Amino acid sequence: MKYKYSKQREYIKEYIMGRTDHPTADMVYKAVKKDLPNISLATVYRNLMVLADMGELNRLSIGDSSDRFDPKTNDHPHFVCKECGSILDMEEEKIDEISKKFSLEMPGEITSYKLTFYGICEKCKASENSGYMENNKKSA
Amino acid sequence: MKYKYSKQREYIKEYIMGRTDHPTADMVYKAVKKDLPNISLATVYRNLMVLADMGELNRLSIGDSSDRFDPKTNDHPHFVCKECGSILDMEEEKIDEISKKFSLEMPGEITSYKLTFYGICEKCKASENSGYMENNKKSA
DNA sequence: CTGCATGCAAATCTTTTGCATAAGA
DNA sequence: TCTTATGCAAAAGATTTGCATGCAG
Repeated sequence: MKYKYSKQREYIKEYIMGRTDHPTADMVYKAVKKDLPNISLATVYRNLMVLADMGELNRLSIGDSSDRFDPKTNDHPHFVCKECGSILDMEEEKIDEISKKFSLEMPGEITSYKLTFYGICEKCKASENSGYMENNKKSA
Repeated sequence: MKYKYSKQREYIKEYIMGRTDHPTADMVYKAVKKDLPNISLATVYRNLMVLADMGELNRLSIGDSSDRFDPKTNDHPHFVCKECGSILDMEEEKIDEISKKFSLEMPGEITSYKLTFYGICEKCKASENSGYMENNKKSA
């Protein structure tokens, strides 16, 4: 729990903090590499874990291959576009609000949650007809 | 989309259908291997994908290392015990009910969701004092 | 027969680790 | 000086894939 300063972590943190697109470790690596050409992917992973441990960011898996990193450290729902792959933050929902909304029997004491919606974002829906393509994935 | 019958798939399907514990591919493999000693893990993965494609099961990632397979094909919330690792199904919630409960702005058209609660199940909470241990993971 | 399915091994991918060296306190 | 951090390469774990052969239609 006793971490000492490192330039690498500084850059990694700063990069993540400036994003809302939930980058993967590799995306962070590629980005930070521009400023610190010698940084290694292992260092990125290690620091991402340290930062998560320090409560500076959250790690999340949305179902696809790699984990994502989010500077928003509170639990909140996400929206994943099946078309362009973008991951959007949604308005925050405190866990007890969710518990209330879901009048489900909770099979235990809840400490956190993950809520992800899948669909087609406005941008993609709009561009579906115009043949425009915004992000990654194939537009079928 | 044209699948022909296979004994392997038959057994895999039957195994999954009889479970509520969301087994991993490897768990399915080990279980089915008792009846079909020559089956390979690759075949299990392939058939799990086929079955998912046929709508016979759902694949889900709860955050930890391996994906899980669920015979319940409709969207429904899950509860994951951080203590024993067990994954429990929760009462079903139709997507539009969720949308209503969350008076969030949906950044697009929603087609499905994943909702997972993390906490400590009743069993573990009860046994925490008695030193009893139910499932896998370490009890800290 | 003809083509999908299987078993096996090798290949991928993502994430973690071991280790010698560098850097922070 | 003592300890944590880094870079590199190797290891690990999960899932996928190539290929020759087997089985269903």
